[in-house]
Amino acid sequence: MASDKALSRDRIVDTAIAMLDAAGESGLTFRALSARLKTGPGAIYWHVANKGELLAAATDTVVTRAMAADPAAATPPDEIRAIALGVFDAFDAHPWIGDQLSQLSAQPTTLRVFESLGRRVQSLGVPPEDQFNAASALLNYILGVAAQNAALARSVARGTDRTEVLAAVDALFAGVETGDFPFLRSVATQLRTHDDRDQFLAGINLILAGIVSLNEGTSRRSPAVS
Amino acid sequence: MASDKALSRDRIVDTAIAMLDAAGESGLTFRALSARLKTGPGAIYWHVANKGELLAAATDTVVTRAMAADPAAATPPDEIRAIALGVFDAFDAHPWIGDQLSQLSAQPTTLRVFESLGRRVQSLGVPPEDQFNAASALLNYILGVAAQNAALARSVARGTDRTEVLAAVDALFAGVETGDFPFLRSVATQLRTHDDRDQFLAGINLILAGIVSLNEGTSRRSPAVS
DNA sequence: ACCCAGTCTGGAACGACGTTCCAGACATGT
DNA sequence: ACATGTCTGGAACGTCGTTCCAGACTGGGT
Repeated sequence: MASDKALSRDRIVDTAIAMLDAAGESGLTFRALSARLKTGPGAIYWHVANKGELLAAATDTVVTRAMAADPAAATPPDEIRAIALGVFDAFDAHPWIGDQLSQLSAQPTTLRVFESLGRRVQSLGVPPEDQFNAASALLNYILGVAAQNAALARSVARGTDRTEVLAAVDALFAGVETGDFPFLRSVATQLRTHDDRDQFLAGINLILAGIVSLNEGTSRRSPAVS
Repeated sequence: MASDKALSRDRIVDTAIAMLDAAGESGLTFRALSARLKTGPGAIYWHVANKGELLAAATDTVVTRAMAADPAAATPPDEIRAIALGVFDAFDAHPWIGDQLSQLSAQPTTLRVFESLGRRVQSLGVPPEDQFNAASALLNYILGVAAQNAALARSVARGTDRTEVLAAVDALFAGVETGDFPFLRSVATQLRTHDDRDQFLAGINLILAGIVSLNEGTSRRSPAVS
């Protein structure tokens, strides 16, 4: 059978990804992983230093695959949108990487996304001294959405007891209606009907518009002021 | 002495905050908390349902205090900047809330920040159908920075063994210089010398510029198209 | 043929955690 | 005096990440 193959780091990471997809971060246990690989915890620890490294390897694998499909769109803004949506869709398929990416900053995985965004920011004609801030804003926004979606997915997936989730949503809307949340009440319909992916893209477009807007503003006055 | 006072939920939450500030999320243990309050775990569980609720209560307390100082600045953009910086500074003082806020979405705490941002977005003259997306973009960006800073603070605070952190930073820069990261290399000096707070504010300004830019664009053509 | 060093396995055990249980202390109303 | 509900805190349970170690397998040197 397939599990007769030798134990290897790749095989461990792959089954870890499968378990994470199936049951979230709390579903990945060295004991459960051992059972599924028909071995003991000690054997796994010979290939992997600890759980953190295992999660990092799983995240890296998934994100690398997601960014491998490089669409190479027409314009730099389109490319940035494509990168952002690629990462977003990876979050959607594997909600657990949202936690990982926002917990291990300055990791190779995050670094690659940052690099990829930064190159397009350069192509956008942003002055060098603003490139770092622009790329960071994009990355931080993407990671923020990632973590938020991960949290949502976790509370929904926990739902063998779905009533718990429904109760939380009811409490949320009750709080919105009883407390003084005029803004939230005014956008309640959008809160209920909005599409996460569209909203994510709208945020990206907002930041992109801000980048070109500030860029035009400075270049109109002077190419490199202050 | 002070600890002779009766055990109450407030006293539990306050000492929990103190322990979280001192040693991060992993420093808060029901056993350590019991020892510090000179009681047993069972006594704490009579006042608090579980650790999640305790963390939520601690986060809510800290964020509420941070937003209580409402500067009521002159213009809506200034107010948004003030709110964002207030939350950012709260993160800086209590890095552990970064994890909390991004893990418990749709919580009253997050909801209050969202409401507060949304009102200023309304004052900005954003058309109703775009208000939700604009406020969400701001919130997601803020939460993204929060989680990122929390991760950084965690890896630094872990540092009884500071060499570990330095080794990680070295490995990071080594990776930047050996791998093909042309963009990262070009902004390396900013990476080393940038101020987190300034960069955070720059991102907020980028989103604000995008909001007004897109707003002008649509209103120039037609007040409410599509 | 033998052996030995290195690679790799997996079961047992450790310590710490969140959480539950429960016997009893304390105050209060009758 | 007694019964009741509030509140305490120590003991214990189950699970987790992790460590330890005795032994199986493999390949190269004699």
